[in-house]
Amino acid sequence: MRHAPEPRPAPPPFPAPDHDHRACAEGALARADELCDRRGLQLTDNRRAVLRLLLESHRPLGAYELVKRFDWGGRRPAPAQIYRALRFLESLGLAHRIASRNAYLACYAAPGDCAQTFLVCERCGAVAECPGEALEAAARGLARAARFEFRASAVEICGRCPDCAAAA
Amino acid sequence: MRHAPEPRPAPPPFPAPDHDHRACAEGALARADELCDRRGLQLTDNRRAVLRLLLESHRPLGAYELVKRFDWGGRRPAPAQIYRALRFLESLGLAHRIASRNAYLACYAAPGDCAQTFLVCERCGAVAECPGEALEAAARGLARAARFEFRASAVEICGRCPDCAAAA
DNA sequence: CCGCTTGTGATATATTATAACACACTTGTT
DNA sequence: AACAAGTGTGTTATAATATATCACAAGCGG
Repeated sequence: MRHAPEPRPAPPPFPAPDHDHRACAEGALARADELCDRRGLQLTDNRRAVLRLLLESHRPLGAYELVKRFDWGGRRPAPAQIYRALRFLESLGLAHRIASRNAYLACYAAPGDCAQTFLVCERCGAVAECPGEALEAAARGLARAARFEFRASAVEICGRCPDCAAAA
Repeated sequence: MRHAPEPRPAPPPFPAPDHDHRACAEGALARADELCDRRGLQLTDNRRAVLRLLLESHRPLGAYELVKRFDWGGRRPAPAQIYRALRFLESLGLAHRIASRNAYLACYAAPGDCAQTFLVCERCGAVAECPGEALEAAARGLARAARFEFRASAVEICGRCPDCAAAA
């Protein structure tokens, strides 16, 4: 509360055309640093590099796509390296797996309070994370009704992003 | 212990311990036959066999698990065969892909009017399909608000099924 | 018979993900 | 200093999941 960077404005839909990925990524990286500090976890160089790649692409990337983009002074990390980083990031909510695409997306929301609801464009592959509190509440209700112990929910909405819908 | 009548009773939660997979599968197969007839599509031996395997297991199976279980007079079909059948079944809503598990589940609901909302037990792997109309409506609303053209939604709720929650 | 469509059987290959192990580094303890 | 314990890295190998492609067979309408 003492240090409120941005009161998180209207949740990120698809990024605007003039969106500055780089700047946006830096902000999210700073928040990630802070989160790890608070929890006594290490956002090591590798983990940070993977997170940065995800943040800057601003779209879901496959693990092997990350391998390709990873610049390691000429060499490339083995997949295992990337998967380890992804597991770490996911466990903190800094990245999400888009299961329907086997790909990973950085989280731009405040860590921990995102509801894992994604709009997945079937044409261009862009994915937006939405505030899904309403959906999550409904999911909890459904689970309760089935006497199912809720732990997490993931919603993937498939269709066309505004640009692609217009283009079609 | 009576058997549920035709008119689609309260939607299937997790199957009861005394549930008769075989009988339930036959009913669903009959509905699948009818659906294909109506649409002039062929529910061929291979497709039917895959659907039957899914129906009888009553839990999600991986494609290679299906390959293993497929009894083809001693031989085994190639994966491509299975994937083709799965694509066909999915396109008709007779089976669903559980993306978070890379596995496939038969649909027990009336074909076409299921909302792809799944309760996935992280302990035993059982998955129940729920009537997710409310969730789907919420998803549509969310999409509309983002000017996203809705086509389909898939909800996977992760947690513990009643049995496993009790066991823990 | 031909041309067309749909589905099959088969081989090969692509894509995604994990297992396992040796080592490096830190931290706390003896 | 010696040491164990915990965590993260770098590497090799392999598992698990999924698709591409091609030749062929059966049905169907001309």
